[in-house]
Amino acid sequence: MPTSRSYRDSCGVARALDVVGERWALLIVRELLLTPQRFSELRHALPHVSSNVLADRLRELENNGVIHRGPAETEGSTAYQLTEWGRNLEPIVRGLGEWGVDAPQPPEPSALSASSVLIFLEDAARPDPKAPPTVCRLDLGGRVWTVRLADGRLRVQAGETATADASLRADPKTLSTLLNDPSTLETARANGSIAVVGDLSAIRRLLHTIPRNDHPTTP
Amino acid sequence: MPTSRSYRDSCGVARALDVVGERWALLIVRELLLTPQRFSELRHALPHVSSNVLADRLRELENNGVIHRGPAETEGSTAYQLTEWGRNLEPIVRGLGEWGVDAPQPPEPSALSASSVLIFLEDAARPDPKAPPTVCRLDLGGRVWTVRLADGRLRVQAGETATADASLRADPKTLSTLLNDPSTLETARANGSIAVVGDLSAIRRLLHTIPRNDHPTTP
DNA sequence: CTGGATCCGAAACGATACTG
DNA sequence: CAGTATCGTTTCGGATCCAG
Repeated sequence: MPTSRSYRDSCGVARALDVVGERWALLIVRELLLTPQRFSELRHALPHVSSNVLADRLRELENNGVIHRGPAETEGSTAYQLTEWGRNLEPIVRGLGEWGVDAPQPPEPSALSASSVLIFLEDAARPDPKAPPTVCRLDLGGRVWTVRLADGRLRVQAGETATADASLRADPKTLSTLLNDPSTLETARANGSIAVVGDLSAIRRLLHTIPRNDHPTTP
Repeated sequence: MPTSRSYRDSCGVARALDVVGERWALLIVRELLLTPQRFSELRHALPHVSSNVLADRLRELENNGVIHRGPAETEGSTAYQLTEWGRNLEPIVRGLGEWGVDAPQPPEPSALSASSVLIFLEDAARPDPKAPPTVCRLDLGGRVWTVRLADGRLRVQAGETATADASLRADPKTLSTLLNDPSTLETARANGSIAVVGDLSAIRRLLHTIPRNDHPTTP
């Protein structure tokens, strides 16, 4: 049963939190920023949310016009996606993410979804504007993403692309480690925790878009 | 006793919500955006939070480095204020406020603090850049604020100012009504729900910085 | 008065098991 | 796959009480 409590405050901030202030709500929005996702994909991305709470949140967000159910790519099934109003949360969620990286690390074991790493990548990347345009195909935890590096901007899209300079298969945590310390690329490739196909230097350019700050960070 | 649960997610968004995601936390931050406030002022601004939860949140936010206790203006007492890190939440809270005004209105009775109206005013005002610079003194629910209108910007400061074109005393809800419908200014003045001293047209200019959109809104 | 602390019932959450 | 059902635990909300 969805939550019904309210802050009873006319202020816009309070009204926003009446809608997306309940536990897990903004993390669900984060997951849907890059692409629609199905119930089981959300469970996989947010392994610590229990299924009843996830169902409650999705119902609540749908009733409040933040998300809606639509047809999934694979026919016959449905996926949750942001409404136009829900999409307006994007700068807020990204802002929270940038603010939160300065918080103390959470205790292990700690989850990390593909969306989390990719959103961090988009926001933290500072590609050299003079570097050659690069397209990477990422196979991250069972889904395929396209990362485009051009004009001093890094952009992530869900799905395949026709032409990629290189392809990288990894899980989100490993990619996060690589972004923190690109020098581990060779070892990771050697021990099989990642797989690279194509132009290795393209992957290397991708990893080096994150400015180094000496002390490691996690998305 | 402060909350101890965590999302156990390394993502920046989740780490941010581990710190400011508990109930009432971001509304406390909202209250502290314009000026430090004391425990009793926060209780007055957030009448629906119970004192134990407020105390818990303040402790938690202090432990996490979002706020700290400092000497209040009136000596002998202390006030809560944002740390440098906490202040970085400002664009996020303002963004939430702008997003939230499109949400359905909460049920009455609904609170509205001075900070809420003033932050809404700052974010929603679109002053005519060619209008004459104007300084208004606002007496809003027991505290005095200075509103400066110049160069197409509206800025709010806590406290008195030496030279003001006009002075307005009102409570937050009344000011909100006036901002929604400036035509009620005369009636409000007549029935004593507000008091104006000085240049009435300055107040009128202030109220007209909010773009009309036909259907009423509340901060 | 200010700045909380204590107590208690109600609601939300977390974990696990189960079903169409 | 996409959720329900159940149940123990935590947090919240509301009222009251207390020390400085």
